[in-house]
Amino acid sequence: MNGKQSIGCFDCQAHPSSEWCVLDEDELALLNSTKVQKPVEAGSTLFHQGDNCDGIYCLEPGLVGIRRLDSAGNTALLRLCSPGDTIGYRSFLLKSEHRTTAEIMMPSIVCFIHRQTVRTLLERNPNLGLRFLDHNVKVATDFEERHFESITFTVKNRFLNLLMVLYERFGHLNENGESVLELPLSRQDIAALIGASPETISRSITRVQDEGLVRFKGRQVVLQDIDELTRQISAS
Amino acid sequence: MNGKQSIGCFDCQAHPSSEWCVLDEDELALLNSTKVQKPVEAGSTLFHQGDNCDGIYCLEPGLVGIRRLDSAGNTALLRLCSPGDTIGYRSFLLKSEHRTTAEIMMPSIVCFIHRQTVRTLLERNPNLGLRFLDHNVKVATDFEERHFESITFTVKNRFLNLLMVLYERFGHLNENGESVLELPLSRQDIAALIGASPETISRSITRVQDEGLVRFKGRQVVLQDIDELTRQISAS
DNA sequence: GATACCGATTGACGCTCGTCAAGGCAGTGT
DNA sequence: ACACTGCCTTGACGAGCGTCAATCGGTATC
Repeated sequence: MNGKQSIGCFDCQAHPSSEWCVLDEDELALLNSTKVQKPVEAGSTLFHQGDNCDGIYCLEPGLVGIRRLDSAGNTALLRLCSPGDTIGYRSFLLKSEHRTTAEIMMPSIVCFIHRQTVRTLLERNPNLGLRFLDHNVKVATDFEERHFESITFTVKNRFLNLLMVLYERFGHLNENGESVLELPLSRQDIAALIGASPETISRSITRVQDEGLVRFKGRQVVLQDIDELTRQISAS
Repeated sequence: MNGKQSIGCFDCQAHPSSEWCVLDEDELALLNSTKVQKPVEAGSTLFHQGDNCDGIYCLEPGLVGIRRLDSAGNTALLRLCSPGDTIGYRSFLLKSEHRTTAEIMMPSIVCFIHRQTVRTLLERNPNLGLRFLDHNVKVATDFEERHFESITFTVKNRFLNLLMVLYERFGHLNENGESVLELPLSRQDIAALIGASPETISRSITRVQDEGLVRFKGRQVVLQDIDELTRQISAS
């Protein structure tokens, strides 16, 4: 409340679109007084796979990636979390340890909410649970979709699809009216996100560039023909 | 209530493990009086992808497969539903049309619960929402896991993994103390479930048989070395 | 400005897996 | 007994993709 960068829950930009928007004033005050807010740097982690789950996190501005490893050394980037997203509540509700690692991918501000507070709020306000349900239904549906795609799509199409999804989340029009996108991910992370090797991503990039669909320059992407892009994605 | 095979919600075998177990007597009576119970044959469907969602289904004994198609003719079997599972509530909560097709895979008994009843019960009993949340969290976690596997595992390992999962759900010991499993799926459906072609499944079968891990005879499966099986799965 | 370093790209090669086509096998109908 | 039909299996081939290794930037360090 007194730190110069601190933002209260009442003023939180992400609040209206987050699960917490159903809280009344008292409940929001409880949340606000018990949460721990901290800025976090890119590269640090909120929790590691296997850690105990002591509470949940709420992302204000920033970007967080959810990773999963296995004993054989395989790694995958399962999804990206945007401002307003609540992170780690699945492990909380399952009363299990974290099954994934949450990694900060851009400088972010994150609030930690202790499990006791979450429990209290869930008991006091049934709508909070329904909001979590709503959110989780969307996440599950998204996973279902991604699973289907990874089964039926080629790497190139999964890549094109990812570009479209990222464009909807991070893209904009530049001064020339072109659809541009600053990728928030390295090539390696793109590869880990769609289940491919970085080399294959590179080759996909040169191919779609040769076809004149998209222009790449580092992490700058210009989508030159969105209609043709969506057509190619849905064609198989 | 008067059909000779009809089972009331009070006597439903699946009830204790279903979401509805949190209902009190009045609520259960409402559920019981408004539900529509019907036996369904293998091969029929509960709903098709694109149908309006007028309510949700509860599976008593039986097996239901959730399928997804796309415009290019690709098809995948996303998951299997067991007795006690509530089916179609995601589309219900999203207020969207069904995004998948629910196909009966074994003779089953299914109860249909109209959306108005579900809405009433969700409003009356907050715990019902939390039960749905719990269930959906498990489903989402399962999808996350499957997604990870389809990215990092080979077809053979995904197949072995599926055998283990099916064994836990449908397997038993025979008179010789062997771990046996009656597959509830055709080869084609196995292929559609793990994202492979039927031919590749066939080849995987002959390979694991040559390695002496598993014996196949039609849909009869004998797991001969479960330890080695789990070792191979986690090795990569 | 020289060096080291990390991410991205490109090439070569091989394996996995999908596709197409040809049987085999059990169940069903005539 | 016959063909017919679905489902499964097997073979041959090729495309897609992963792996290994070399190279090419761009950026930080001294």
